[in-house]
Amino acid sequence: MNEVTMPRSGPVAREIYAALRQRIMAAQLMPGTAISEVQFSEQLGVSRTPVREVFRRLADEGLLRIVPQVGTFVAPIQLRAVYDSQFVRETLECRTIVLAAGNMSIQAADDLQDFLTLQKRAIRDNDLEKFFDADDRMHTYLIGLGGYPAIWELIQGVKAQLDRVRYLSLESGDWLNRIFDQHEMIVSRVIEADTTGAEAAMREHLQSVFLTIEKLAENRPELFEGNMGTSTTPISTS
Amino acid sequence: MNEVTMPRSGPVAREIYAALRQRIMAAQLMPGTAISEVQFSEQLGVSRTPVREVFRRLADEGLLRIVPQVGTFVAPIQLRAVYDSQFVRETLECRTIVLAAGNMSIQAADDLQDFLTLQKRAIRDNDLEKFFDADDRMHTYLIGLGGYPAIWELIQGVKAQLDRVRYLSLESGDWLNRIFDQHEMIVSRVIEADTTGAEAAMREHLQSVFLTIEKLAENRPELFEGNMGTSTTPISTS
DNA sequence: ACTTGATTACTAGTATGCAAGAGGAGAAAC
DNA sequence: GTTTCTCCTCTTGCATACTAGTAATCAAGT
Repeated sequence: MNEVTMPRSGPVAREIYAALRQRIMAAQLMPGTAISEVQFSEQLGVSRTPVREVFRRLADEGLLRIVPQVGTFVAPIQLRAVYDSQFVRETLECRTIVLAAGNMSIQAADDLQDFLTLQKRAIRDNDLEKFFDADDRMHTYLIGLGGYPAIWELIQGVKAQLDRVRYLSLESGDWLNRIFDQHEMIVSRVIEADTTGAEAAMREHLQSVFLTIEKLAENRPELFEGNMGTSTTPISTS
Repeated sequence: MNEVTMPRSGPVAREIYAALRQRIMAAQLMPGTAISEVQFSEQLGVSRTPVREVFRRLADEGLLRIVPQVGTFVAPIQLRAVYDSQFVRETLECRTIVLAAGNMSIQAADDLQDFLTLQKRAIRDNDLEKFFDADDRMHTYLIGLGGYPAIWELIQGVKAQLDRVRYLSLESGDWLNRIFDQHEMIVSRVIEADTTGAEAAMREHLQSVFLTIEKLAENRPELFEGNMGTSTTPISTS
């Protein structure tokens, strides 16, 4: 899932990148965990070079923090960066959803319904991965409808921060149902070509992550880095 | 001038990155130019490693195109990517300007006036670099006023495509004056806390690059890559 | 017991060597 | 003259060796 734009390098770096990124986002590697180039190289049976390349890229995305001569660490969750990411995503997706609502077709309406069906099944099977995947696919599709499909790549980069929060908060079935209802609302309004309604629904949907963030910040404060002040770390920019 | 967020790597890579990026954006290295890691290494007196790292990063930004076992080339201007970049920038800056207009203070108003003064001087001196610099600084400041200063880093990455067009089109004094007028309009409306007016002014301002693009596409078609279809290259993502 | 200092074991940054593949130049065959 | 095949050069991808700097540990001195 979360098939982000792959680096153009060799297939070795590609795999490492996808795998490590997933492990970080799914919080198998907790924020603050120290990793190292040699450790990872040996573990994967490759040399430092491709690993190093992947580290650099993930550091650019804000998922790793490289401290020269000291080590590389899974970035702590910075509230500031998370809120920045949410802002970017909301701004871009609310704009594209307006365009999408003005670009509807029978085919598109059917496709959107299919995405909803997939999500409902994922919830029924209690398959978080599958739900996230279907979620992503639907957002991708909606952005494509807006006429700027490449925007998704940028959002993917920014979204990593948000996804990590979602994974860590272990969203429950109830929560997934709420998200699904929001998706249903968005889709219905987009299909009706209700631009302002669709935008409002998308905004509410994307802002619902705030609750998740607050809950997580309360229950697992050790995962966060305090300063909400001037953000010294980039917000991602895949 | 366009001090983009620096990579966290060693100072060697930092310098190379800044220098090469500037040379590409200022079109000293024309789109399509073939460069190579060894050529650049020897020219700069360093090894391939840091050069290679910089190449990767610039490829991620969409300014270079790396073809394995063949070579690395300054990316041609892709209309699709340019329009995508413009869309992202317009969407984000139009949203932040609304927030900025709601966050005004006496100090901020004075600062904005200072930026305008700087720009007027740059035009008087016919100093394109200085004007671009003051332009950037003002946009940065406005985004900061909106409360999400880190957004600028993302825009910086996206903006590279647009800046390259601006450099290549050799904007004249007349053109600079038009941009200045737009800036004046934006500032006055922001100071008046006229949110919708400021947003409209910003939108018009950021859309004026379309004229520049069309002119360049007409006069220098060899710099472009035809396909407006599915964009196979990322839109930048600093 | 505590502080201070040197040593040691790590880290990432850089340099370099090797492998694999793409592409052009030139010679040979027709 | 044209085509085709071979070889040679150049490219990036990957592996490895070396440098420099950090930090923790442990011993010595107080």
